[in-house]
Amino acid sequence: MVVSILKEDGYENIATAKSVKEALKVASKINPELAILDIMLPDGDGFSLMKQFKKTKDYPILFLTARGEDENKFKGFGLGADDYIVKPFLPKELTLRISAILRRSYKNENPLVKLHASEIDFDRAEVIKNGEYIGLTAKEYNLLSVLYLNAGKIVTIDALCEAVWGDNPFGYENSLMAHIRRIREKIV
Amino acid sequence: MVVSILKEDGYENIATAKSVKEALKVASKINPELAILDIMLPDGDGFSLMKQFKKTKDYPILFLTARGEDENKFKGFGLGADDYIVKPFLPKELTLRISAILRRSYKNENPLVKLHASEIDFDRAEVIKNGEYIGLTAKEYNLLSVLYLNAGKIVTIDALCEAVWGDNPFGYENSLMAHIRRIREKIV
DNA sequence: CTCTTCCTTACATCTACCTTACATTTTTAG
DNA sequence: CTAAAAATGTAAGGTAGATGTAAGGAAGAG
Repeated sequence: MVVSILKEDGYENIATAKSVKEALKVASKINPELAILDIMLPDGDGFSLMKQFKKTKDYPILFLTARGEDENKFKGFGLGADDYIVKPFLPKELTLRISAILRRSYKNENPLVKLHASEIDFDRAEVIKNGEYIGLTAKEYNLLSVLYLNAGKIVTIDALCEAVWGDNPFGYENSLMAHIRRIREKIV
Repeated sequence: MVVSILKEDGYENIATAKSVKEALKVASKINPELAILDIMLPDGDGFSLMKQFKKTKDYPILFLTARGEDENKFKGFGLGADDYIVKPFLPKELTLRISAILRRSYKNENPLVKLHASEIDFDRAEVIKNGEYIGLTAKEYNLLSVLYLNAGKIVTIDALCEAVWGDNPFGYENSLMAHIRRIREKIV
């Protein structure tokens, strides 16, 4: 049931297991990014399974629990679970929680913006060209950010001046061009 | 009974004892990381046993107690126990408490942060350079922590002042630079 | 052709970052 | 409690690199 919900939501690498033993075997093979565990299992319980999991790699874990079963335990102990969901639940609820967990757990990626000749790392204010790291200055960074946020749209000179110099953004048109020149030097 | 719960939860080095005398003998041999003690023992009580234990090494201790027995004692006195659990209890409850205690007591992963010329030990607020241990002052430690947590990202002066001086973080820009200077002196 | 817009170049200026030296406050030791 | 030591804060410059300016060129429209 859970599997079909996940498939419909677009997840593709799904593995299942019917027991603690099987789960450990499967997990060691596929290096999962997220585990969904039932608390009640034929040969053990989800908690101890979680602990075994966390020994090898710290991926997020979502628990399924029947109403009343151990709900209060969850609230009391932090215990390392990332979330739990009480059966019965709506498909949407499951997928929402999963995407929330994944977002929380793997948000530490820093999406490099790929250009023709280079990439931009906004977090570090660097452009990477031919493996070389070139720092951006403050104004350059501001400018590029504004341009990136408006990618594909028309951005007037006035709007750029406004964005970079804020109050009293007049008379900087030449400056702006100078900065754009320098940015271009770095990114192409 | 307790042993089987623990085994199922993945704990492997378990030793048991049926009396104070035996417990002391066993403990001296295996150098335990955690002790689970009954309060009532044939040749003494758990409290004095705990005291003996703590003489040699300070490992955490979990007490088993029958309902009503000494519950109030526990609440009144801190007395060094890390937790207690009232019989009868669910297997899950025991394992949850144990993992909580262990997490609390042995969260000592202390990864030295390696820099070019030195390493930083945040737990001890020390930097290690050429085998020499150089202490960090409070402010230096705060600053370095914030910088480390944001490693690779841009951290503005304002953000740093905010982090170090909290409320009213204004006018410390010079101070900040002085601290940074001193940190650099220590770590490069 | 002239005008306009976009762009480049070369250079002038300025400011953010950094250092130094010292003042003040807090902590420690006697 | 007092004195010494350590930590923290302040102020006054120096400087490289960031930013701003101005003069002008190329290309397209009219």
